[in-house]
Amino acid sequence: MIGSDTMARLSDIIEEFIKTLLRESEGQLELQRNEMADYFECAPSQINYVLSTRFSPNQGYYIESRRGGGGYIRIIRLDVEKNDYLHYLLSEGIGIRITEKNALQIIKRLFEQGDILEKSAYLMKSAITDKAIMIPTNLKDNIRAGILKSMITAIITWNSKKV
Amino acid sequence: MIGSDTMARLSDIIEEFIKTLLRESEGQLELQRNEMADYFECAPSQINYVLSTRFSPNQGYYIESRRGGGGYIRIIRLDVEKNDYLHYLLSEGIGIRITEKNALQIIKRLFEQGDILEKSAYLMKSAITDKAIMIPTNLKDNIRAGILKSMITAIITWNSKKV
DNA sequence: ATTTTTGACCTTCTTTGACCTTCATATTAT
DNA sequence: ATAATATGAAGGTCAAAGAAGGTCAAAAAT
Repeated sequence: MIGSDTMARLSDIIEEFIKTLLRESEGQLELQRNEMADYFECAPSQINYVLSTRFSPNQGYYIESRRGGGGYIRIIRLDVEKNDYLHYLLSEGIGIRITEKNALQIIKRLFEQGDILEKSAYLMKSAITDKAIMIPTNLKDNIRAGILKSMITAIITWNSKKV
Repeated sequence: MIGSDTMARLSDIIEEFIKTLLRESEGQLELQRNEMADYFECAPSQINYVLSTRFSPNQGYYIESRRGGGGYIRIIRLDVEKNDYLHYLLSEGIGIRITEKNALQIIKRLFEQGDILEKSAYLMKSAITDKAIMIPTNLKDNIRAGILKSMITAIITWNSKKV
């Protein structure tokens, strides 16, 4: 198509670049935001944009970072194959709110499937009970969903982490 | 080089150095501030910085020092009985609200003391971060305190249940 | 209408250096 | 010999500078 030399969007290029790096580094890498921004001649915040739109847990990635001198951004590719059910829970299973009963069921199932040890199940349950979440009742299910998803992301991340 | 390992912070290196020394000396040691600063080629005050940000009483350490000729800095690791510390956290240590930073410090300490495994620490951290607790900022510290105390209660219960 | 790009402003953490306080010892004055 | 003083060797404090990353909204592009 003449004249439509669709310049690839920079965000897509950065996305690919990161994914290539990840392939070369067993699914885990650290980068400097400013270095990246420099390399791609873009605003530093564009790196955040790429990360938040293309590297969410939902999409199979987890981001850790630290500010200050010696700061970094760490990107971990989650092994969604091996953590099938866990990943399903994140992307569709849980949603924006969940009752105590449902949450407890999920945790029970995680234990029964061998995703977590009994002790971890016990710990997780303690974090999402109505008693633990001290806030007006109408909000508990929302908070619970956030905490449960965060814990599940942690489990997947742990399972995916390099030694 | 993008994606290469990030440089470790000097303060972290000094922290590890001291913790290793402590392990080799039954939890108590004396050092000379200038000697340390010399060894790590840093400003003497950086030693104080490391001590105050990483060896506070909350983090499980106690510092004594003397000035003048023959001066020294003594670092003492507080080795509390496991359950004593857990109960202390419930009764006074945590209170009705706690910041993310303090909560993370407590969990790190639980791991370093051998109260919990690294994986459990990782799970616990994921449950109490600001990101996990999706509610207006001014309420996060309250919710966090409730969840953390609930998890600590679970640890105590688990410890006493399994004989 | 939606996604991407940009930039102004913010927060966190670390490093550095100038200046201060304390203590032991050596020196000096009585 | 004793008391007062000077000296130097520690460690302490604090604020400024530096080094990251984060957020948010306006502007631009699709």
